[in-house]
Amino acid sequence: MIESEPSPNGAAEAESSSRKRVVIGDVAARAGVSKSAVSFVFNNRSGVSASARERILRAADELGWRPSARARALSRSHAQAVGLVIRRDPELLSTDPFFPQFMAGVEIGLTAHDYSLVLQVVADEQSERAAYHRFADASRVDGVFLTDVRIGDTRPQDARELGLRAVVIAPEDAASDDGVAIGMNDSDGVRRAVHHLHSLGHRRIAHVMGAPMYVHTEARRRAWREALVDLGLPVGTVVTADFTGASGARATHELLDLPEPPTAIVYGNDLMAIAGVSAATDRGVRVPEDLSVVGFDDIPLAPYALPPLTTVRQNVVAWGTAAAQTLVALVEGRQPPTVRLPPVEFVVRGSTGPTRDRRHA
Amino acid sequence: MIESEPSPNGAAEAESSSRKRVVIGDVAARAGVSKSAVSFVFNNRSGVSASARERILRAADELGWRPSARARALSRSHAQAVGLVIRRDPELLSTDPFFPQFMAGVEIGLTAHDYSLVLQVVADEQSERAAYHRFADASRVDGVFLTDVRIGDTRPQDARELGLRAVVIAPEDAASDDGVAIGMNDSDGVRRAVHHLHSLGHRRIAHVMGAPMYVHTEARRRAWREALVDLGLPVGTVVTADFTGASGARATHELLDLPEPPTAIVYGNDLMAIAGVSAATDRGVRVPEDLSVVGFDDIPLAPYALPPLTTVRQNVVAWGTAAAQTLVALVEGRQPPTVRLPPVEFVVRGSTGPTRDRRHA
DNA sequence: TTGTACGCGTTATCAA
DNA sequence: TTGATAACGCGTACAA
Repeated sequence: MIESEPSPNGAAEAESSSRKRVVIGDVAARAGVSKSAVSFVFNNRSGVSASARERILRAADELGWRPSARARALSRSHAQAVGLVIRRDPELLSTDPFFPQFMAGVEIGLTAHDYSLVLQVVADEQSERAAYHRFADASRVDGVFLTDVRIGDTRPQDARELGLRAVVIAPEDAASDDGVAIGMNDSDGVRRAVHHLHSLGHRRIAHVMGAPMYVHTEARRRAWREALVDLGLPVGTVVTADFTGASGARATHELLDLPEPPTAIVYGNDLMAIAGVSAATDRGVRVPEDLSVVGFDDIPLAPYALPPLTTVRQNVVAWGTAAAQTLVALVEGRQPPTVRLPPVEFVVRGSTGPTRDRRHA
Repeated sequence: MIESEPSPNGAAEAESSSRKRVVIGDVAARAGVSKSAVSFVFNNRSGVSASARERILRAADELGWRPSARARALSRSHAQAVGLVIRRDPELLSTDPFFPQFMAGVEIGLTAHDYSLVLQVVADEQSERAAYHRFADASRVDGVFLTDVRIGDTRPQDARELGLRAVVIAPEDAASDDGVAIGMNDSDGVRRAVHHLHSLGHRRIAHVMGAPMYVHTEARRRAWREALVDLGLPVGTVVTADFTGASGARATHELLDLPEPPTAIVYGNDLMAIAGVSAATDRGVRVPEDLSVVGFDDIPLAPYALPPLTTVRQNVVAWGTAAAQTLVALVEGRQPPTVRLPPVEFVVRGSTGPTRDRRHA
């Protein structure tokens, strides 16, 4: 199990015997050219004849050589890697569909350019700052994605000072000019939710918001409020929660305890919405007969909730890809492509229905 | 928003003006010693006097210098990074609590040793192989975690051939000696689920298994079967599904269509279990009155399902940490520490109850 | 197209 | 033992 002979040059090839690492010189020699020629070919630069290029590619292929990311990173002063720091509660991390989807999308954008994604999961703000510093000081990455943007977040400036390129993933209307941003469009989804509830006859529509420090939490709250105002409905009650199931259940109880409880609730995410349904059911309030519920995210479980959850779906994978393309362009000093993100979808399922509120019937 | 002046040397320090990167030589000069002395101090090696060490540390601190991971990686032939390749359907990726928790745990183990985690999310087997090759050929990482181990999986050998150290995360009983393994203990959870159901009077206990290519799927099925045999119960029906909600619902319908339907079902994960509850409810079968349901994973939503889901919980974060410590030790040629993983927990909630099966009452 | 300096720590070799 | 010097790792980039 353990190397018997941890050779000083790294035990990595203890097994594969004499075959030492193939380097650019080997390829050059085999193709009968200089190292530079090989380098040129592998960087798609001109200055190599077609026949030489052909021989070089064949030689590299036969030897199974690919440029070492390590050597390349050093000579180019460029890590060919970008970083993502995730700061989350353990609970939220494992329900939130955002990160897995976002990372899957990022991968698509990065792999095309042969960049790597370096990940760091941290629990608190202090570790988060340390993580960005490690990234920058050790030059492990060339740029970072900034997600879960908080109100008054200084990370865009911090990143700039650390010499890291950054792409901010935040709601469109919250995007400042601190850096290049990929705009999420949360407002649209919430607006559609409110309109949907309005069309079902609801007039007392409450909102359970997530952790208030995030700009997207605020964006969703604002969209909810504006939609109500636009429709001429009274602005309902908003309860602050924190995106966890427990907080969603608690907030729901608070709302149902009101003298005039809402007939519909728009939640900041699906987890709180489903916990809300559970809380309502516990006290004999039926969904959707007595209370309509809308979530946000469309987690894979949403169709299987009881009742199936009406919710807002965003194409987070597409954001990830767009963010990655933008960041790579930024790192390479190119003009970032103009990204066109797919529109938000609103998915109507069984947790919303016509109001039975007699007072307004 | 966009840099006005994309300088050729990478715009990274456009803002920070003249302050160019501090290098080891600067620290050495300031401390009045040679580069090697600085290097020795930062690698905890002897050969530097206490006073010199003191000056060096102060100089480095004042200059804010940390060794460049890039240069270090090149000279040590060592990336100081490990890789994780995730191959998953998009749907499963965003419900599965495994990866987020595992990564959070890995981070704990890696940060302590200043290693980075390089992530790659891929969709199919071909991209997966390519990903491992990229890791190895470009020497981006020193080792990899192998998760979602499949039956007949060749990745342990592949990794060895590529010169990558590997830690396999798989059920204990499936761990071969292909490499160092961190043992999951799925069987125990399933066994406890079956015993729990038995104690409630159930005699016809079915199983909905996940995608059959994974060793953990098979481990759970085997544990289910063995527990039944041990208890002297008839081996119930097993239906093959694939861990998705849709497959869980379909499998449940199949089971309830049987001439002698089960009174309890053990599912391979929570998503299928919750979808199963939904399917049962749709056809008028009440949970837990008519049917008891047990999941696996204890996702954060489990307590808020209707009824709250009885399920199996594993401390995946702990596995991640153990796997990371093991992999780092392996990469550095040390003896991996003996890991002691916390035991499986079985969480009883509302989806299981006494059987009403009159035939056996 | 090619030779060669360079990027930045690490380590083997020498000297004190 | 403490410390300095130089070679090295492996591509890249610039001068020739």
